[in-house]
Amino acid sequence: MNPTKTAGGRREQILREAARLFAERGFHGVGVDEIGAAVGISGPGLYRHFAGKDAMLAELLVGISHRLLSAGRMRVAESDNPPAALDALVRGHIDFAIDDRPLITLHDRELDRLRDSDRKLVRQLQRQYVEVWVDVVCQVYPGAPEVEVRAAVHAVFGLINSTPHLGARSIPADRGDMAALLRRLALGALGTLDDGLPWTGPRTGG
Amino acid sequence: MNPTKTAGGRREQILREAARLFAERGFHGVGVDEIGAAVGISGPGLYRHFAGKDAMLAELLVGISHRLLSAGRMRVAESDNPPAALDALVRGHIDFAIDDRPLITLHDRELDRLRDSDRKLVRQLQRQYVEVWVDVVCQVYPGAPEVEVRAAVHAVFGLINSTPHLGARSIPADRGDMAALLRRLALGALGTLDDGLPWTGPRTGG
DNA sequence: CCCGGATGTTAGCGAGCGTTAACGTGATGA
DNA sequence: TCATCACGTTAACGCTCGCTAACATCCGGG
Repeated sequence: MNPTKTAGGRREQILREAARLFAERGFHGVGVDEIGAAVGISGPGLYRHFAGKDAMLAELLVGISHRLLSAGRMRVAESDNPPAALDALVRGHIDFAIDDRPLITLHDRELDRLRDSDRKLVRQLQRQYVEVWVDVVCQVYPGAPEVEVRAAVHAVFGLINSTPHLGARSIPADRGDMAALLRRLALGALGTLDDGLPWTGPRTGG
Repeated sequence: MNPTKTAGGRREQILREAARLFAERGFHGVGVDEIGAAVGISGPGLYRHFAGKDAMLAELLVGISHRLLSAGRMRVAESDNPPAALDALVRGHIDFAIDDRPLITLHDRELDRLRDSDRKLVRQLQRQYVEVWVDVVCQVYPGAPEVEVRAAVHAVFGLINSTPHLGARSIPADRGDMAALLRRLALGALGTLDDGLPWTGPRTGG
């Protein structure tokens, strides 16, 4: 009655293991036999679920880009004011970086291995996600030039995405501690965009 | 009289192009023929200068790790006090990230493609470089727990190293503007480690 | 003039890779 | 009972890639 449950579960399992392996050793550094072995089947068996190795990477990157963008938009829409929206964006991106480390790694590392059409789509989604951030940051710090805001947003992504590179000795034991630290660091960096005229409330018709 | 000039120049040229190509398409994504073509010779001709493709990557990563560490130590030694040392470290790392983008990219992306001995060496040099930063930051913000400082240092590396990912639309036109912005962001992030007792001068005996 | 080293070249080998072909097997349902 | 379908298997093909072998060229010094 529910054949998609097993099939979908298998697909998701393959994607999860493929993401981990790609992040560890790079797209070209992982063979289909290894991906198959990671889910208990052998190499060519994967072709019952995906058109090829490229298709797995494409589905991973398109999926994460979509989720980042839609989650970001939702968080902004649910916030009452720009500072709250910025804080929500920061928290959301941190959750993503901590909970989906392999995907975050792939997201800014293996983009160039995609077919042209897929790469264009992913880039477009990424650009829209950056735009969500830039809009919010420009509202919170209206005095900052947009080009600076754009570079600062990328820099904060780099800051938050540094999580996957950490060895065990550098990670605070508690997940919440790490998230709180990253939030402080990110907001501290963005705070330097303040030129003395940060957001002080809604413009009441001026 | 100076045969090393031509030979050394050739080696350096090969390393520079290899670094660029590895950073663009990944170590496994670049063939020796492409590297050769980039310097005007063809594939196997490279083996007159390097033992193999692996040797090029190893020399690149060991070299950058050495330079980062020694430059960092020198800057700290030349500074009068911890805050000045921290600022010098930040500025030095930013210069590196802007001027040697491909190497910075390789440095935290292709480490796992090295032979065991080379990888151990690079990791050791990286660890020592982190230690230089951690020592200085702990002096500037004595109230911060070391594990937080360590994670914060990695995060600041991620922030500064975000430069290579930027497209043309996101980069301030002037190199100095970009460096100044990154410095502000980095110091702003680290400033959140302040718990009310930042560095106020040398401890004068107790 | 010729030796020898530095620096290229092209041809080709051997291994590994992604992919396809052909086949097996167990559950499902008319 | 038997056709069908989902899901695997193994064998093998074709291609790419790193690397070696064998050979060419230039060039400085006795």
